[in-house]
Amino acid sequence: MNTPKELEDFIQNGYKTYIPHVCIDCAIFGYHDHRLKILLRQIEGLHGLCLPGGYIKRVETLDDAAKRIVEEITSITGLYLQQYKTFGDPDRIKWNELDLEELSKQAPFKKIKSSWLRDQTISIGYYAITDFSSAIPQPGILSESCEWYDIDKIPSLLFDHDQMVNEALQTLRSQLYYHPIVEKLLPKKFTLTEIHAVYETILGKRLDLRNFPKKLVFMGLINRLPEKRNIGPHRAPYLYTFNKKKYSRALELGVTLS
Amino acid sequence: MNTPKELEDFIQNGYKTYIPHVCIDCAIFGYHDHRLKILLRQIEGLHGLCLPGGYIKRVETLDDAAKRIVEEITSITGLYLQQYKTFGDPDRIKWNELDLEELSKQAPFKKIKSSWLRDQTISIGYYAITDFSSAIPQPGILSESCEWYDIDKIPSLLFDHDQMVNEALQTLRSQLYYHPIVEKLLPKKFTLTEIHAVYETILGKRLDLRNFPKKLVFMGLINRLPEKRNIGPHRAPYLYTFNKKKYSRALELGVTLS
DNA sequence: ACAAAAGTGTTCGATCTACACCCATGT
DNA sequence: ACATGGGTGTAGATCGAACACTTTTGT
Repeated sequence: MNTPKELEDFIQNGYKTYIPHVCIDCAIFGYHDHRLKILLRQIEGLHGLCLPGGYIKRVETLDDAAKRIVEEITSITGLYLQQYKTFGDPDRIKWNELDLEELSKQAPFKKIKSSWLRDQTISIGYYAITDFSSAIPQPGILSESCEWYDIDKIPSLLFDHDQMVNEALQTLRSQLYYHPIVEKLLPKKFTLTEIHAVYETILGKRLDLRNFPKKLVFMGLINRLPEKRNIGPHRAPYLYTFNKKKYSRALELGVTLS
Repeated sequence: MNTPKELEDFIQNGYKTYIPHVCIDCAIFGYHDHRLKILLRQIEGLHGLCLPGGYIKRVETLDDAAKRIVEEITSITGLYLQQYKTFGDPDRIKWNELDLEELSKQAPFKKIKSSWLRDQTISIGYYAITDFSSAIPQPGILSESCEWYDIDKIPSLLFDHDQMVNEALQTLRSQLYYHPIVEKLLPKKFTLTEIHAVYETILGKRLDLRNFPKKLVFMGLINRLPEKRNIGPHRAPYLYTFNKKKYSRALELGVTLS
């Protein structure tokens, strides 16, 4: 897809493979060692950053499409992707006509002004989170660059992607205890200190060190193993694993009156 | 939109006004006097029922589109409509080719087989609830009929609309205490008995008569008035009103650890 | 006085929050 | 022995669930 020829074909004939007017944009958060980041890309010829996204093939489900799009961009497989909201305000995408003028001077983009890509597009928002130290982004379709940015240093984004990031983060936070979201962020066996840091970092606030493991173990989300890990000159911490089967409480939200 | 000429024009040129490939389908629940219903329509020429829906104008927001679509079909204004999920599996719409054959024999539908309407469509799900005794449905675009059906007597629906109804109902139930959803179902001043019935009916289970008002009043969602209502030969009940401003707790879901 | 519907209070257990000290290990 | 990071328990407040009788009113 990255040769000029393929690009040109995508611009002219992509609508045969992909559904026009609808795309998926993914807020991919990255965690590692107390840091929360997000994956942003720069599109060729546009000045500014936005979320990675792409079109849906006519033969795939939305979830599969989101997965494929993320894979194409980050080469990360097996993410737990969640649809969170669809965005469609008519003014959500404002093309910078100067950029467009510039862009259409380059060979593969010559016909972009009349392309199916130019028509109004509704975007389905997905989010996911992964370990950014093991996920090395590779620029994909139309991307000039694709990199991790600190969550508290995000520049103002193109289109309505600021709003998308906010709503995605809000959803991520609210689902942290009900979906197996953090599973990909830690090794199979991890310590309380490690998972504690994950939760604090994602939620952006401090969590009581003593109540935290109580809650997680009580909910049955993690299990303590008999083993300990050997780490240098200090007390050896216990190891824990996720208890995937216990995450099915997700749907019992909200309604709690007897 | 209901004259044959307008219909024909919609089939052939609708894509100029509306965004193709994306539609909105609305699960409109109706409550009245202990009964929960849902609005279903029959599309001309198709055998089976489905949710009312429509296309999005190129100049309107998704929320506005949902509102307009509902208004066109039910002539009810001012509904509290909520987006809950987007559906887009490639096989979600299976046209019955026999139906289509039949349909295209009628004058306004002659060109339907090659119309923009035939292409794959992704559907954004919205839900709302209203008082079905005051909402008299009027068949709109392409609708043959549009009527209220008891929630526990819904026939199997066309496309993936069974799934849509389930997920909409689930969302409605989970948001009942956080969004001003029930406001349209009761008069401005209502009694505890009335609102109690609303909650029991929508949730589909019994709620303790004594804990129920405690919770609502404690959350500040309703306020008791000094007046009572005079109803025949029994004790006069107090009247209550909604406290709209207190419904902003919606976003604090899920995350409760200190 | 009675029939019909409205209204109210308490107790128990579970959960949430806040808080400070001892433990294990390697040097 | 000490420095470093790991681990734990308890008490008070709050919340949710269960439960039955008294009040009001018109006839």
